[in-house]
Amino acid sequence: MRIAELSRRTGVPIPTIKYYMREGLVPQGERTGPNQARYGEEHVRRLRLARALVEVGGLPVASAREALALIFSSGISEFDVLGKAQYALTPPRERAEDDVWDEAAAQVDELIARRGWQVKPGNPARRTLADALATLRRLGEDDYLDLLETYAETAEHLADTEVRAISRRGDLHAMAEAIVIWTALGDPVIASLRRLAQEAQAARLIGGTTEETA
Amino acid sequence: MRIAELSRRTGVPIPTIKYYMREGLVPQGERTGPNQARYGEEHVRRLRLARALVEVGGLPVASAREALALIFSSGISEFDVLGKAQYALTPPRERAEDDVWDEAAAQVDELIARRGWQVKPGNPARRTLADALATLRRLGEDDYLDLLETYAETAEHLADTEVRAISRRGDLHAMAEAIVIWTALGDPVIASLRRLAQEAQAARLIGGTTEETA
DNA sequence: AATTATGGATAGTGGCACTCTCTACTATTG
DNA sequence: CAATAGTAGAGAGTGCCACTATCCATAATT
Repeated sequence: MRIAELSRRTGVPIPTIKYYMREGLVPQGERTGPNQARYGEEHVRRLRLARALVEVGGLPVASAREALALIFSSGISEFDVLGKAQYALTPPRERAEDDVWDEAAAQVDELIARRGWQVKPGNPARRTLADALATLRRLGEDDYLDLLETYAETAEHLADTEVRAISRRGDLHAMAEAIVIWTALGDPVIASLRRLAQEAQAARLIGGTTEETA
Repeated sequence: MRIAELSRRTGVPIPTIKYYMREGLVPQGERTGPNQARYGEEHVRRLRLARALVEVGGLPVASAREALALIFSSGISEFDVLGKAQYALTPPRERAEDDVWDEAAAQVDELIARRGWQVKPGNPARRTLADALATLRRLGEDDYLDLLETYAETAEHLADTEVRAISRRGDLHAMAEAIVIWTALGDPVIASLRRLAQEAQAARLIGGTTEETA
C-alpha cells in the first residue's frame, strides 16, 4: 500500500506519518523507485501503536520511539523486557535532591523492603515516587502514611493480575507489546477509574442526596 | 516579606513567580508603594501548591489556576467541590468519536451501572476512559475485560480509603485542598507504585533468578 | 551617594509536535 | 498521450507553552 492508504487506515495525516518516519517511530517503506515506497501491515500496526502511546499515553515522541524499538527488536530476553520498557516509558526528569528529597527516597526504599519487593536500584519509578512524596511532605501532607500503605497494597494486587495476564501470552514479542501498551495506557485507565470511583464514593459517604439531576 | 524571600523560601525563581502572578496562579502582593508589595504566608502556601501541581502533577498552568481558584474560593459546598476539582484537573481533550469510540463509551456506562456507581454524566473521566478503551480496542487488546474489572475493583477500594481520609478533615477549605492535592499527586504516586510492584511480581513469577546485581 | 532590589510590562527563548513547501519524480485518468 | 494527481524526502516554518530576559522608574540598603 502507499502512504495515502496508510494514512486512511490509521487516521494519521500524511505529514505526521512522514514526521514519525523521520523520527524513527515507524520504519521506512520498502523502496520501489526514487519516489515510491510500499508499506505493509506492520507499518499499520506500528503506526497505530505509536499514535496510541503519544496521544492517549501522553508520551514524548522520543520515549515512544524507544518503546517501539524495544517491542520490535530481536534478541531481548523475557528477564529484562519489563525493566527496559519501564525505562523507556518513564520520561526523564531532573529535580533537586535536598534533604527532604533524601528522606522521601529513604522512605521509598523502606517501603520496598518492607513489602519484600525485589526492585532494581535503577528503576526510574523510585525517583518519580520520591519526587511525589517529597512534594507531599513539603506541602505538609504528613498524614499520608496509611494512604500510602493502601496504595502499595493496591499496586501489588494490580501488578499481580497484570503480570499473570501478560505472561499468559505465548511469544516474547507479544509479551513485550502487551507490556508497553498496558504500562502506557494503564495509567490513564486507572486514573479515570479512580476519579469515577471517587465521585461515586463521595456521593455515598458525604452527600447521598447530591444531585440526581446534572 | 518581599519577592526575594518568597523565592528563597519556595525555591521558585523570581521571574517565574512574576509569571505565575500574571497568570493568576498566585495573587498579587499587598501594595505598599509604586514598586513595592508585601507577601505573606498565604503566598508561600499558594506558590508551593502551584509548583506541586505543575511540576509533579504535570498540570498545564491554566488547569492549575482553576484548581487553585477552586481551593481559595469561598462559597463552595462540599457537595460539588470534588466534581469541580475533577473538572479543573482534567485537561481538555478533543478526539474524534467514531463507532469504536461509541462502543467504548457504552462500555464505560455499562461498567458504571454494573458497579452501582453514581457518577454525573458530565464527569470528564468518562471521556478519558472511553478514549483509552477505544484505543485498546483498536489495537486489538480485546482480552482486557477481566483486567478492567480488576482495575475497577481496585479503584473502588482506593476511592473508599481516600474519601474517608479526606472527609476526616475539619473545614471545607482543608478538604478542598486535600482533594486537589491528592487527585493531582495521587496519579504519579499510584503509577510509580504500580511500576515498582510490576517489577517485583515479574521477578517472583517469571524470573526469580533475574539479577541480584544491577 | 552608590549599589542593589522591586513591581510591572513587554519582548524573547527553547522545546516540542507537528505542518508546509519544494523538487524531482511516478502513477493514474480521460 | 497529455494532463492531473500522488509520492518520497528534506528543510523550513508554525503554534503553543512555560518560562526567562530586559527595561524602566522607583525604593531600600549599605
